[in-house]
Amino acid sequence: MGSSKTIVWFRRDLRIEDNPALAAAARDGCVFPVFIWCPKEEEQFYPGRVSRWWLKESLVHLGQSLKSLGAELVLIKTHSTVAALLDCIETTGATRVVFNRLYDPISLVRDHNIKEELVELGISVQSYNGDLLYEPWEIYDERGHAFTTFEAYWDKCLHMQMEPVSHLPPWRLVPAAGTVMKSSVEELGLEDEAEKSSNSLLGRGWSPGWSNADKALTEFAEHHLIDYVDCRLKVGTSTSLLSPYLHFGELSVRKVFQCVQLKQLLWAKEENLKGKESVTLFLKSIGLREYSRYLCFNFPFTHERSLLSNLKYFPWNDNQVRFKAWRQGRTGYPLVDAGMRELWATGWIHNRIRVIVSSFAVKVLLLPWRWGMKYFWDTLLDADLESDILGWQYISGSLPDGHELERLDSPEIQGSRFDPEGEYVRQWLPELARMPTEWIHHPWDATIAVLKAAGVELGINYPKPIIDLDLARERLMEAIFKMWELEAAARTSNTNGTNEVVVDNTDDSENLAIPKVVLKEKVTCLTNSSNDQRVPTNQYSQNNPAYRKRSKYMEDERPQPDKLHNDDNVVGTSRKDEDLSSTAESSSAKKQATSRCSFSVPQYCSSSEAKPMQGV
DNA sequence: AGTGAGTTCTT
DNA sequence: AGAACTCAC
Repeated sequence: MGSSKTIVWFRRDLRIEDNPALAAAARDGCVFPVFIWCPKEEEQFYPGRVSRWWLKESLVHLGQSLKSLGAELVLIKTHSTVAALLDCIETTGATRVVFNRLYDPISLVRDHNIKEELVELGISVQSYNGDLLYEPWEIYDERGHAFTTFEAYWDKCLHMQMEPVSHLPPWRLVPAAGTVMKSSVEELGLEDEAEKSSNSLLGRGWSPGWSNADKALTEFAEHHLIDYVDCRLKVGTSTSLLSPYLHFGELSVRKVFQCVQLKQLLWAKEENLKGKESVTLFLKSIGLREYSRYLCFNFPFTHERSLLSNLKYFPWNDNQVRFKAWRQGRTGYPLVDAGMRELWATGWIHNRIRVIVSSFAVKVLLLPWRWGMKYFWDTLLDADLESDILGWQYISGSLPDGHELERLDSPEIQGSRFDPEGEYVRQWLPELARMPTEWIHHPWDATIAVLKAAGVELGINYPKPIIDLDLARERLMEAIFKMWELEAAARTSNTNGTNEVVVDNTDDSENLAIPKVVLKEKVTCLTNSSNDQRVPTNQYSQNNPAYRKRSKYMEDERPQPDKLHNDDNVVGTSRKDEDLSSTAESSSAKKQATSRCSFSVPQYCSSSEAKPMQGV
């Protein structure tokens, strides 16, 4: 063992086992483990109440583990992470900083800048992969481009060689001495007094912390993994429940993968068909988590713009009354309302419900998907920026392999499929508890007598549908036509040299935008390889033959640019690569014509909002 | 063999 | 919601 001193900068890797940064530091000498809480640098993605509760619990847990290994976890609250790191370096005389990499759009930029500043001061900085099976830059197609469909991506991953992981935790840590302005876990302010009472219930159902994560994994693999295929059929059932642990890195995804693979081998030998299917499906959801990081890394604008540029001109309905009704579970569609109330009360909902309620927000209410995504971020116990970005892009028609933009699922039909007995609805909407199963997912069709017998008065104790579904369908198509019109107009005006057609003054994406320069450097910073940024062909582009096949609303109905502007030969301009092929200079003009979507999410105060329902 | 109804799948 | 599939005639 050497005598070097290393700062181990913990972030979302709150575990001892299979923690490459911690292991590297411990191998070489003395360690100084630190967790730095800097709300300012979280920007608009400051974690919500339940997520912060989890973090707090997990930090206490990690602190105890590190202590038993001989080193103290130093907690620091600061306005500048880099300043805090420099304090640590100064007081300990450390020459090195190590951490495990993160891939969300905020951290990518922040970590890059911090690394650069430290290196400039002569400090050795090393980052490791503690979050993924494969680094995003290891997986490209045969042309060297980033995948934009999941199946091809995951297929490639599954055929890659994975290096074996050592699960041996460091058995002893040699602490580096030093005094900094440290805080107690309370002083970090992860939980204020008003939040404590709401949070106290969380501890009954969840046990954060890396060793609890291990137990949860074992329990899942031994007893529930085999039934994983069934959990997608009904919304009342639970899934692996590992997502919050994975978010904060209390569980190593490599360990999960290996543990599940072991079962896979066993069941393959036994020719256990259900087991094999379950494993495939579970690994696929692990793959989606990987893919979410992959997309964020390769297309780091996806938290503010859709991957396909089709939604750029979509006329969102920035209606705050509707947004509030959705949040509070008062849309009049029982399955949606039940889901939103479970989310509100517990911070966790089944993936299927996530798809249903988010589709409803986007396709029926025409709310900007970023509003919904922000609300999920604020309320989910397992809130995870990358996964939520992927999920919302998937349902809003922004991915080549996601739901189509014009697809609008009926909550009534979804309800009869995934909650056939109505148990889930009854659990979360007590006002409908006595409703007969036949009408539970569409009480508006029930006769007055049936409603009366069930004690339901539509519009009084349970809302009427916020909008009729057929009308919603019409509105959605109108919006799509409008989008095409604006897109066509923008295209003709652009080739004309004017950019005045669609200017959205409500667009504050300026604040979120990641400078192109940083993007380029970010890659070299992490990998020393160059990265070809590409955006896939617009699914809704007139030039995409696949779209012609898929859409029934084509040909004559879609506005033709050359018809709108007949003295110009503008047809055939491909929109491919538009978003990133432009240089920083020319993109400023394009930015003006960004989106019809209001990017600022309206303020809502969760504590002042009437809580529809208490407790679990 | 061809058709239509029912089932299952979808990141 | 819609495509792809199965199965019974």
